[in-house]
Amino acid sequence: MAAVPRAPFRPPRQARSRATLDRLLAAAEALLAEKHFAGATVSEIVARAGSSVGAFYARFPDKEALLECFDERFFASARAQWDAFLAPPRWEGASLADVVSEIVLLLVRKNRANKALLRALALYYRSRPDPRFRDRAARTNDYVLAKVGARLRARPGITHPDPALAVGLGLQMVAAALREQILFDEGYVARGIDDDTLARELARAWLAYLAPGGTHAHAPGSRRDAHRPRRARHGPRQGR
Amino acid sequence: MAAVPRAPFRPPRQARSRATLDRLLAAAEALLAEKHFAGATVSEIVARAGSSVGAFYARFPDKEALLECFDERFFASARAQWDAFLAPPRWEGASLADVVSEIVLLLVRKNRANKALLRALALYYRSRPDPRFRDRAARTNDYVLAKVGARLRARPGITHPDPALAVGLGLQMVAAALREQILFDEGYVARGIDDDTLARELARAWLAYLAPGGTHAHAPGSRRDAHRPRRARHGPRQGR
DNA sequence: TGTACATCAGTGAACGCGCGTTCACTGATGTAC
DNA sequence: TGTACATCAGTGAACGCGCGTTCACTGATGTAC
Repeated sequence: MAAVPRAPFRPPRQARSRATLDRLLAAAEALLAEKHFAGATVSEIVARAGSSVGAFYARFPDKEALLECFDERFFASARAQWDAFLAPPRWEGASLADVVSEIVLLLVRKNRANKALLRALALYYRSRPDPRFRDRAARTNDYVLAKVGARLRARPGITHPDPALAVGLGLQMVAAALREQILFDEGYVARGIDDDTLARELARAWLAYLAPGGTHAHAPGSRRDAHRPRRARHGPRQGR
Repeated sequence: MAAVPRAPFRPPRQARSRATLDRLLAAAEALLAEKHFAGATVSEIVARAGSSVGAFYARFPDKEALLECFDERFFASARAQWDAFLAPPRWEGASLADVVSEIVLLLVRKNRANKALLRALALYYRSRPDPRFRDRAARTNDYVLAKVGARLRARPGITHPDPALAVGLGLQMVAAALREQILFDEGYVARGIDDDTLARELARAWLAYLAPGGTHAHAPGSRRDAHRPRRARHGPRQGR
């Protein structure tokens, strides 16, 4: 109650205001799918939530705190999901190719599932000149790299002379490409490509970068079905 | 004088107003390096240019036309530069690895040299919900892919089962990664990497994706110095 | 060369709009005794 | 169970600020004869 560095919002104390907060967040996220953060006005958010501007400012100190709230929630959930995903029992006997494939697949799914929010966050943070925001934008990436990098480098088979660089830059290439593809609907021939093909090809490229010779004869296809799609809602709402 | 679809700005007719226009554009570009398009106000632009708002609106119909003017100029210059770069005599005896390397190097240099402008354009176009702007953002990319793709596929050595996909998606990975790296100063381990290493590694990854086995024993190192750096101003002004 | 006029170029105060934010007020929920 | 009071929650008109844009005006440059 006292050590909180900067309360992103005053937490609700009654069920009623909690419901209002949920409606506000849902309305804001829906609006962010249609326009960027600056374009989604407070009046429009509260109107869509069936609330009022006063209720909004009773919860948040200002408009920016809304994005911060989203960011906190998303980062916490993403971290938990990656921790669960990377738990050791899942990876016994998995080859380098398996690990790469599944990481890329999860990246694609997370970007697809949280497209609107991630796009809004990326645009907002990147439009701020303050480097504090730049770090904020890369926070999830950094976390994933720290966790994923260790697991990847633990596998044998990386023939690139600088494994850490190949892991990090490979992740950057993969993540950057699928962000442009999924979040911003840009992309070269990839415009209109489906998510599974995208994931497969990005994994193939990353793997080839890590091990140009091709050392993926490890546990041949044994784990092709290891990832029960736990929250598989990667829709094909592509294109146009 | 009559068939112009939508004049981005009224062209100057005296030397004096041409100089004013130049100062306006220079001031705007300098400001775009510090803040995004919406943050660079007309008042601030004209103040920095030593001009006035009236002079601005005598030249441009509205503020957006300023960005359009930049876009037109940049796209035309980029197209010319790529056409010159891809002229056939340059490429006699060049291996697949040579072509990939030089393309990536040019991409890195162009992004570095036009960092402020490209970032502002990317942010602006990506923040518009209208797909017209999305296409606008990908315009240069599409052009490069059309030109570069043909030249790459003309080389022997691509062992990927779908060469067009490998060329296109590879270009997307490379371009997306270096955009995040250079334009937005993001990136994983790559934060702090120098441009030459970045170019070399991105080229290595793309090449490995095109030809996983490694068929770059073609013209062994013969063209390592083929690219006289014609406008080599890729500075090491890297991360903060 | 000179004069009259048209057009180009530039100025900056003023306008209007839209936005985030405030605030005086009403109603709902919890709590103490 | 009832009553008094404090706090939570919500309302929406009004405010103020900053921005893009306009406009009445002055000065500079070109042109016709």
